[in-house]
Amino acid sequence: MRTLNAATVSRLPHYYQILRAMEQRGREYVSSEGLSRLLGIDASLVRKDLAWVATGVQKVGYHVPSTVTKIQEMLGMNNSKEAFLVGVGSLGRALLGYTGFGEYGLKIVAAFDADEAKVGQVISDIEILPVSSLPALVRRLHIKTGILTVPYTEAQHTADQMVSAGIVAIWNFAPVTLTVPDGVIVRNENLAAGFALLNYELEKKLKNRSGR
Amino acid sequence: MRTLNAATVSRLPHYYQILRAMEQRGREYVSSEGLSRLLGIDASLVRKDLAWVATGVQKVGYHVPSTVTKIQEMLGMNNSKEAFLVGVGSLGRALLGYTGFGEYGLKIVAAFDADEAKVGQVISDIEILPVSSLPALVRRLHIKTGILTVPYTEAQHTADQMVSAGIVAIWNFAPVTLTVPDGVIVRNENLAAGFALLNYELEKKLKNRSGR
DNA sequence: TAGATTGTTAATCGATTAACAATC
DNA sequence: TAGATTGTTAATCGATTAACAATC
Repeated sequence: MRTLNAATVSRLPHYYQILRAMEQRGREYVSSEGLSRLLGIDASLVRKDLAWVATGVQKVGYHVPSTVTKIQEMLGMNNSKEAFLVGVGSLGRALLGYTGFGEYGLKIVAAFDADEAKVGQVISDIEILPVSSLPALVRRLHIKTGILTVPYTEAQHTADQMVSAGIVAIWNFAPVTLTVPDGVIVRNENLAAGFALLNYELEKKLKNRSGR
Repeated sequence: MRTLNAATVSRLPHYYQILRAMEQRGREYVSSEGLSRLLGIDASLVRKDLAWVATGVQKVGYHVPSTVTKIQEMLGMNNSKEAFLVGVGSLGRALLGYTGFGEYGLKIVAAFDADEAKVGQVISDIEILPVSSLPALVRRLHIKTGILTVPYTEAQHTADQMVSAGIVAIWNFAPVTLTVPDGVIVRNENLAAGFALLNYELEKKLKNRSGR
């Protein structure tokens, strides 16, 4: 099976967003050059990326509505994915409250926490359950995707529990490299690292200005 | 000035987290090989990364506490950065509630929204102010960093306002490529893209299993 | 000393950019 | 037709990995 690379996949939601906006405005076609300008990447790269999901029309460009549909299929945005979230700290709570995932096919159906005091609370219409009930529910509901937002000290341990219950895709927000069996997919997200990067650039800039 | 690359900077918070945990357990030294295993990256790369922030000791490894301190300095984690957040939708609200940024030197001091109904509300001890008051406050408090969590249709417009008021670093959560003057730093964060990537891998895996 | 580990150079790999023939 | 735009190959760039001399 041809497999597109991670860089391309991570740009697809971006294409999607732009093409969707165009579609709504009734635009029918767009050239790689046009997308290039909006995305800030080379037109060659746009053509290479879109070659995976669409066939362009010479002299005209890419057909907006069908490209949108194809990206949706490609990313599995249609068949909604039910997921469990584990760890209702400030970040977990934040993600529970975020409504933007729905469009990408992500539906958080339950949240879990080890803290007795949190169990029973309801956040954004989702009741918090004890982690002890996680394995049974994963099996019963055939959940495949888990969002991991526990403190990093608990991350590996919690991931082990998720995996042994049958979860095969983990969206990991703890700043830890998880060790998982072959075949289990892990995607690491690190908000703090994102900020660190911005801040580093800023400090560099300010230093340059003041010094010499 | 020597400048370390973005890939290295984005790994530094990860090193930091691990080294901090070691420091707390009283560990004095760690080898590149040891870090390599924990991070899941090559030991060569660890040595190259750490060459920017520390000097290793032959036969012994890297001194944990001093490396921690050096990373903190490098990322500007000490001198706390005050920032404004603009756009109190579900994501903005989520970030306001997240307490994990403090350690990385990020302090959100005020939040803004265009929606009259939201103005005056208090979220996580931060009062929501009208966007119209943003420019004056940026100037008065000398704010340099802005977190942009408005709908993507408003993103460019809002960014323009921020920049003209004096903000020079934008942490952009809207899935849009912002056009900003030279010298303004933009860091794009796209949570949906992160999920899309995980989901793509999962779909691929499930398809492989069932198909053929 | 012998062995372990760093720091760095060279080789490899993968992704982006440039160039251009094909063609509608 | 002439011009614009795709799809693709080749060139470039940057980051990771491998190898190894230096050395504590």
